[in-house]
Amino acid sequence: MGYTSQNFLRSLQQLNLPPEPMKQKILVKFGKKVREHRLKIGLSQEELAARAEVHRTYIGMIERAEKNITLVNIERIAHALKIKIKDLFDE
Amino acid sequence: MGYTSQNFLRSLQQLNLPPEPMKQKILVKFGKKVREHRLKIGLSQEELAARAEVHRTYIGMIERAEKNITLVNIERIAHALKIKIKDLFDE
DNA sequence: AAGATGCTAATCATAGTCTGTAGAATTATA
DNA sequence: TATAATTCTACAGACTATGATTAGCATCTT
Repeated sequence: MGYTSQNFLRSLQQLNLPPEPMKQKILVKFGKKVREHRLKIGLSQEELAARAEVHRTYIGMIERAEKNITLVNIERIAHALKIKIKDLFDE
Repeated sequence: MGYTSQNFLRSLQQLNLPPEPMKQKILVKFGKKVREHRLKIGLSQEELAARAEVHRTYIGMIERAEKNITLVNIERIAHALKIKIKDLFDE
């Protein structure tokens, strides 16, 4: 097969930066807080998602710090966890 | 998923209603907090924007609750104001 | 098996950037 | 006092980047 365009395309694809996961510290800290509170009250990601009225996979993304969550969703999650927004930013 | 306010807002948008600015309570409260702290230390919107490394018009949009700010920018603004994120969510 | 979570990929809505204008509010100068 | 100059803020429009939704499948654990 040699130097096929298929291999070339594969090389290109590897260069193609995968949608770089956001791992900014603040997002990591926030994600841990969400998980911590979620587990404390014994909810699955899916249950929390339902309460917060967001999608199941979204909670996972937030906990893994893959998304830069917006304020409206921060509030929804805090509400679903029955805590104050402040509680998600305690040291 | 039910009839969430987010979906409701989206439905409105599909009706081609005016690009009505977001005025959710949490955003209004947050915007007031930012302005309050900014004025307390005598900064203009433009000065705060420079410190926070966001665009000059963006601070105004946040204070007027026209944008649903993300966590990374919440942190930048808090840092620029020399306060904790928590301080922006005190009652 | 069943439930929970991680992960990918596609799509759509919007967060965030940037330019420019207008008017209000301050400050400076005549 | 007036009025000119400067600073600050609101706002519009257009654009780019990415947040948010969704379905589907893999992996892991119990």
